[in-house]
Amino acid sequence: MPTDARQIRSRKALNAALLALLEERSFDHLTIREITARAGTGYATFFRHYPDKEALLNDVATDEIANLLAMTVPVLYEANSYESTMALCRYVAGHSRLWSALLTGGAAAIVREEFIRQARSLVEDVRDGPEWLPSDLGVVHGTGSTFDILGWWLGQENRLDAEDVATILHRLVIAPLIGDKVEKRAAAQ
Amino acid sequence: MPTDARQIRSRKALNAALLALLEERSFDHLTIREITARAGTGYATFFRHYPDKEALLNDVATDEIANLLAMTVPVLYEANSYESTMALCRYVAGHSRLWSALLTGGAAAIVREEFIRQARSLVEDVRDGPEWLPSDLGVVHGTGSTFDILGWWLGQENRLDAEDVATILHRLVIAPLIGDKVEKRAAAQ
Amino acid sequence: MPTDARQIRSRKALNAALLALLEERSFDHLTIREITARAGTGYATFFRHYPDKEALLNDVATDEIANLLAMTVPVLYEANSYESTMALCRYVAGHSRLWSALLTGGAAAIVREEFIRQARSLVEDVRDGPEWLPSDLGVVHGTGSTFDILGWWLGQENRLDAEDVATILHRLVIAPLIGDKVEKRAAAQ
Amino acid sequence: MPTDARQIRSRKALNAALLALLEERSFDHLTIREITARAGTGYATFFRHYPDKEALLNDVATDEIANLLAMTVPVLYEANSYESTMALCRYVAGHSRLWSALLTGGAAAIVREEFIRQARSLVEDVRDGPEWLPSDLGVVHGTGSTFDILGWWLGQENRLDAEDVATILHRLVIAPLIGDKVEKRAAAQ
DNA sequence: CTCTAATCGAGACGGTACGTCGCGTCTTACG
DNA sequence: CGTAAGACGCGACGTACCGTCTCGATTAGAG
Repeated sequence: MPTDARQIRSRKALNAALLALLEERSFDHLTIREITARAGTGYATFFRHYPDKEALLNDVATDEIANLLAMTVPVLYEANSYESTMALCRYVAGHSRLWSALLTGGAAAIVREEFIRQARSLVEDVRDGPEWLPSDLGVVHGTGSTFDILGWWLGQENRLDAEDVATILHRLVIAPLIGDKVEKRAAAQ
Repeated sequence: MPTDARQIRSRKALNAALLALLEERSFDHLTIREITARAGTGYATFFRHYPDKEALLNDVATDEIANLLAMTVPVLYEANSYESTMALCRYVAGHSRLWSALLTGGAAAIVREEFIRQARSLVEDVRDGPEWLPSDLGVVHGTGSTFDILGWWLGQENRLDAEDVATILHRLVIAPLIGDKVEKRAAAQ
Repeated sequence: MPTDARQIRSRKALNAALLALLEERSFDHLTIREITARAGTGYATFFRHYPDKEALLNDVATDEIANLLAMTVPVLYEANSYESTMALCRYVAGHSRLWSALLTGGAAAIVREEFIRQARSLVEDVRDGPEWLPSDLGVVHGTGSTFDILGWWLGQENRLDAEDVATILHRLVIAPLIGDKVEKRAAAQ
Repeated sequence: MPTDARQIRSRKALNAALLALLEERSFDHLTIREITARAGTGYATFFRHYPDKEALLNDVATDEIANLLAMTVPVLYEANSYESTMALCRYVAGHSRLWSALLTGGAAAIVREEFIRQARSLVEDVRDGPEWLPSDLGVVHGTGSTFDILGWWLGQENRLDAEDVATILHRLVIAPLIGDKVEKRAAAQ
């Protein structure tokens, strides 16, 4: 972690510039020159902080992905899965600015892969679900679908409420994976 | 459609070369020079057939995607959705060489997007599912998840039988979308 | 020499096309495709007649250059050099269409070099002028300057009469080379 | 004018490489890749300095041409034209390395045209020679012939002395243009 | 006048050079 | 004396032409 104030300023500027540009164009088609121009830093300065474009994306996304995963994975084990799903959706809604960029921006596909990759290494060998469902596939499907549904949600003009999305997510993804029926009672409250 | 024997030969060579290289490396990191070298054609010849790399990928994938979608979408409407799911899995197993490249190769993300894009424009305004589920999200989730599960399947060392995959696919994706319970009876036969 | 009517037609068309295009653009910047398009022949047909662009230019120019040289070289030996100069100018005036293309068109530099090359090999070791003037330089200067003056003449909007040009040519080039004073008497007639 | 040491180094390397290659091959048949390879610079660097091959040639030649012209044109007006001609020849002999490349190398034709072009725009409307000689033709012939004779001189194995060439140049070109007889007296000294 | 072989148009192909763009490194001039 | 500015080597891009080649379609001239 850098302590020099200038370094911190540069990193923040680069991160913000990347997120801003991802709302306009696909990640692959961004150039480092564009990012540095937007960030207001020198071109070479970029390389003093990151070896390449992907590294910057990682720096922006990896922590956030870990945070989100920390809320997603337990959903599959929690006693009350619907409540957990709700918490997940509320968290995303609370950070919608950043997650809009990551879930619907030009880097969605890359972030999605990283999301699943982290999930896989997190759950490794831990879970034992129903016998008809290979555990690895459960993780891939669960995290992938969750990512997609959240991405769809944030990509809409008129966004649904977090509650509605939680319901959908639970019915389409969570419940089929764990056979939970709790949602209806929770929703009935 | 070209009729000249030379054009047909070149196109086939380029298509095959792309599929071969996709088994080794990510689509973005392929160069056109590599593709033409592998195909045994001249570099400039590539551009006589396709404006860019993406166009070649489309030429390879679009028709196959349409075929697969023609089997996927009806699954959601068929009386016996489990049988339809089985048919889908058997079709993929029957063309596993090509679909391995498209589903698990370096272009999976792009093919996935095209798969969903085609599905969306196919189903446009047609379907009316349960009221709690926006129809567009149903399509995105259904096709996306199907794509992922098939991709996971073909990416495994020891592949499951088509029947097992159909069961999983039906339980995780199809049934939750349409509330069908038919699978169990069918599987019981 | 081809006898087939089709071959003759093609060659003529190509020759004419080259001359026409040379009035518009430099020889180097002409493409064979342009020439064949202008000639109304197929692209490959060009190569059935000439191995490359230069060969076509040679076919157009070489004979004409030889003709002109046959009138130029003797000028330096003739008893009455001014009369010979006049004859030369009249000949050029009589074929001004072709010579305009060759002397002022986009191939002038190449034709000039060929003109001097032919002259050099024609006069080889023959001439013995004044001792202060190396014979080879005499040829180079004589033919080169003649070419330039004729080129300047045909490139003018309002062309001088052949007589005036002959006078200039004789005073500037011929007389200094051979010390002839005959012109004045001839002009006085 | 660039001040950055790297830019200056690159430009010098490119200029030298061009002159070196011109001693071996014709300008048209040089490729930019060859020039940069010889210069030891990257291919793209060429275009950071010059838009094309011609621009590099100009950069090499234009100043030198201007210098030489500054000595050539006055020859026609100076009181003692023979002395001026001598000075011209001595100047060329003093820079024979460079002028050999420009006058006899593969770019001679192009340099020649530029030489005449500059002379024409320099003398524009100034000179009034004898009435039988159009002033523009006088310039074209004078500069063109001077160029040729100097080129012939530097192209010889055993070069004549500058004095001899000055004599030839004066007798063949200068004197006929201006009617000067001074040379003989000067040479007689 | 007919048949057969040469010539033609069309244009795809393998090459090679072009001029452009972006990367990641490394030097330089300036503050 | 440190840092931004940016020149550089590299390598892929997409374009343009070259000269070769394979097609049928046509057409000239020998029989």
